[in-house]
Amino acid sequence: MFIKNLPHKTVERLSQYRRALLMILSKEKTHVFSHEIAQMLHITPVQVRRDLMLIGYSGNLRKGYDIKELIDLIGKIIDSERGQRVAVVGLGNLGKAFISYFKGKRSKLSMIAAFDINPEKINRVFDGVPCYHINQLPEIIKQNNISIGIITVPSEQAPEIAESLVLSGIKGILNYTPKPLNVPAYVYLEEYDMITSLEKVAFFAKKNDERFK
Amino acid sequence: MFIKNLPHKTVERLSQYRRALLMILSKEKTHVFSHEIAQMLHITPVQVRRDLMLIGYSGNLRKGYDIKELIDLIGKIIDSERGQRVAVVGLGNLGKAFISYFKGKRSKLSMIAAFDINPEKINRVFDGVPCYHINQLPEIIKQNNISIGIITVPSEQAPEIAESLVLSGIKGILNYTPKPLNVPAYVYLEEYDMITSLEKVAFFAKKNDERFK
DNA sequence: TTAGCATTGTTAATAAATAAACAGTAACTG
DNA sequence: CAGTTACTGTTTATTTATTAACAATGCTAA
Ligand SMILES: NC(=O)c1ccc[n+]([C@@H]2O[C@H](COP(=O)([O-])OP(=O)(O)OC[C@H]3O[C@@H](n4cnc5c(N)ncnc54)[C@H](O)[C@@H]3O)[C@@H](O)[C@H]2O)c1
Ligand SMILES: NC(=O)c1ccc[n+]([C@@H]2O[C@H](COP(=O)([O-])OP(=O)(O)OC[C@H]3O[C@@H](n4cnc5c(N)ncnc54)[C@H](O)[C@@H]3O)[C@@H](O)[C@H]2O)c1
Repeated sequence: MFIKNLPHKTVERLSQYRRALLMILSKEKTHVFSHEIAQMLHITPVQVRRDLMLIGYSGNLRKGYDIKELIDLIGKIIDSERGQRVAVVGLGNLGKAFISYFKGKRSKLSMIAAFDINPEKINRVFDGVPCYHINQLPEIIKQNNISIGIITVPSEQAPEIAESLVLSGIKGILNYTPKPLNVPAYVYLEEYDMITSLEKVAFFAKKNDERFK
Repeated sequence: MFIKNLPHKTVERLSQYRRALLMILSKEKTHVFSHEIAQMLHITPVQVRRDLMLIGYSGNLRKGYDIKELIDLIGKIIDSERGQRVAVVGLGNLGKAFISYFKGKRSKLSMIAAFDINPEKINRVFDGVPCYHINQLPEIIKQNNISIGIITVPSEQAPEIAESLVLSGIKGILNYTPKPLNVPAYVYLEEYDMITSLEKVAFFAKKNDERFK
């Protein structure tokens, strides 16, 4: 299914809705109201209904939204029909945290490979994911048609890893190192930094504190 | 220093500017242009100048911005003068990744304590941070005037940890578990999920692919 | 059977974020 | 020393995101 120009933020929230819905999915509870979803994500019910409107989903006036149906619909919209394959580069704390957290969670995204340079990690399987030597990256990426790369190597290494991923035909990169990367426009790049999150919390906690005291 | 109603996004970018600036800070290079900062963060130079205008910083017309001065000013604005203390709850993959990444990076935020339930971790020091039994949380938090908590325990445990943090007087929480939390309005809550980031990359990579092919 | 209620879906209004436009200025150039 | 260049700083316009407003629906219960 394809919907023209879904807002950036809506895409993000759809992912969050699905995560929350999967969490409350059970035999007993089959439906959910917009205000229930809203409460879980700390947003307004209107926002939820608006997003669902954008993807053309209609709920039941008295019962709310069918959880299972909605999960499926979100999948049809944000997942790729044929599935996408993912690799993690750098099997340290963060790479491992990602893999074990991700395990078994999404059927349309498959974690195919990890890469590292440490001999103790290479040719072993971590949480179902085989780890290869970094030199094999281009080969494995191409062979398995991997289209997304996650970078969790020491930051000095990040630019060369990114370049190698791009040359191997990757379509999207999720960069966890603080090193700024440059990739061509056809590669989607997303970055995240824990310290920025922490500093945001610190700033607004401080501000709140002044406001509420 | 206090600036009224700094936009949310600007606060986030100020943290990113500082990170980028710290990275390029050196004896040789003392100044930087808005377009250089912009390039590192994949935003426009106008955006950078606008943010700097909001915090009242003026650069040099020909040389650009004084890196050191700007780093200091950002600190004056987003850091708390007296500093803020931070604790990590759950010393697993993610908690460790956070602590070792954070180590030595920010002078105004001090990582004071970790908490866990695993006897092998308790009463040991990880990367300079002592780990205590979870039962000691209220005591340690209060004694050390810790105002920010990072939650990296298994998700089922998250709500009780959050409650305990709030009761101990915490002012801000950074939640890495996928469990929705409820905290009073005076506690600032920030959440992050790697899978949402990955799904965003997957979605836009797919979209890009259609657009560029 | 009809008034009241809780909910959805949609449009309209508002607010926030980004980008464009451009004036000002100091250094350099011929 | 007039013109050109490459920036900054600020205002204005545009785009994007959120919130408010409210009509429509169908169940409940008086
Ligand atoms: N963005 C964030 O929020 C965040 C948080 C924590 C860490 N980090 C950063 O993420 C990166 C990883 O952090 P970590 O705690 O997992 O570190 P880590 O040291 O535990 O893991 C790094 C891994 O990369 C491997 N490696 C080194 N060079 C390599 C190469 N050339 N090719 C492939 N693998 C290589 C190492 O063997 C190791 O297994 C670091 O750059 C760190 O600064 C970012
Ligand atoms: N948001 C994200 O992007 C993301 C990514 C990875 C993992 N996660 C989540 O973060 C959490 C931690 O992930 P991880 O990979 O570090 O897991 P982990 O199992 O490596 O670490 C969890 C730690 O918490 C400790 N613990 C368990 N119960 C506790 C309690 N009651 N009090 C204190 N400590 C307790 C365990 O002993 C362990 O050390 C999990 O909930 C996981 O689902 C989130």
